[in-house]
Amino acid sequence: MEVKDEIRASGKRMTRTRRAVLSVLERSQYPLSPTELYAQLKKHKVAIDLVTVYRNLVTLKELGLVTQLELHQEGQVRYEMREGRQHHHHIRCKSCGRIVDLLLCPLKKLTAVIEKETRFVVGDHSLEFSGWCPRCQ
Amino acid sequence: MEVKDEIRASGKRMTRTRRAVLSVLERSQYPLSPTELYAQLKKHKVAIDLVTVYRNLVTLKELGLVTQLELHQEGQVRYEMREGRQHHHHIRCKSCGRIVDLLLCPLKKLTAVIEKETRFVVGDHSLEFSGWCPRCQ
DNA sequence: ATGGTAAGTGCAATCCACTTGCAGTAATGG
DNA sequence: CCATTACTGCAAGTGGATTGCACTTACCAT
Repeated sequence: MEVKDEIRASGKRMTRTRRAVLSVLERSQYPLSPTELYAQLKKHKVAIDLVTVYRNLVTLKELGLVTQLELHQEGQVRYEMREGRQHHHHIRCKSCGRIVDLLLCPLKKLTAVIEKETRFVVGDHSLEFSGWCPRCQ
Repeated sequence: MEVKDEIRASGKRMTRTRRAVLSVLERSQYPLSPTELYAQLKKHKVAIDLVTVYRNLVTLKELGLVTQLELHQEGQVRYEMREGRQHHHHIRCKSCGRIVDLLLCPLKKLTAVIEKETRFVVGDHSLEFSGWCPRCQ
């Protein structure tokens, strides 16, 4: 199903600003904060309010079209397209802020261990690394 | 070395409020947010300003006496005593907010893999789980 | 194609965690 | 006991994110 249809199917509408937000997220090589996304939109001369960026991100997240993530000690939230991409984590450079995808997630097995140990039912997890990228070492 | 001496050794002072902050942290069974810590202090009739709580936490963190952590999607920071406790992670109940320690950290080996894959030098990591605790299932 | 309706938008105001500036207070070493 | 300077409280400020409300617009039924 196409993105537009997925949005319609939930009673939401495909608006000018929604399209622009999606377009910037699709082009981005790394997860964007609302502010960064807003800056990109401005750069592309899209007339939009920061509030609208926030609200669209909430909606797209609810629809499962984008993923929200919180990097380690950044104090802000980021979003990336979900598309066909599988579950993954990130590492962020403490010096230049560069963010790189990690393709592995070692936590499948661990979840079972935790459920046994704590008797919790495990829902989500957050695993983020920080360090120094090749250029900043 | 005792806590007081560690503080003195770095040119800091052991004040009435600092002692109170440490005392509440020592008694707590789970990591506290600055606001929760402040509430505890008020409950024990300690005269202190929230700002002072924040500043003491920064200092104690710099001295390595407390550890700062960010749980998944909480939008606030928490602190716990470091004492003799070894590196660990947490799981938080999405329903009642209960926080429980996890005793394992599976990431020693993973760090080597990531460093090879990304050429980053890995510094810190953050690994937090959320789910539903036994009472809330 | 068009009009009704409910989703979406922009603007201003607000919230909340956290930080900073500054003048007054108090812990320590000499 | 005094001088130094860390520390504290109060007030104001930041920055990310949310909310209220009136206006706009997508889109479905007709």
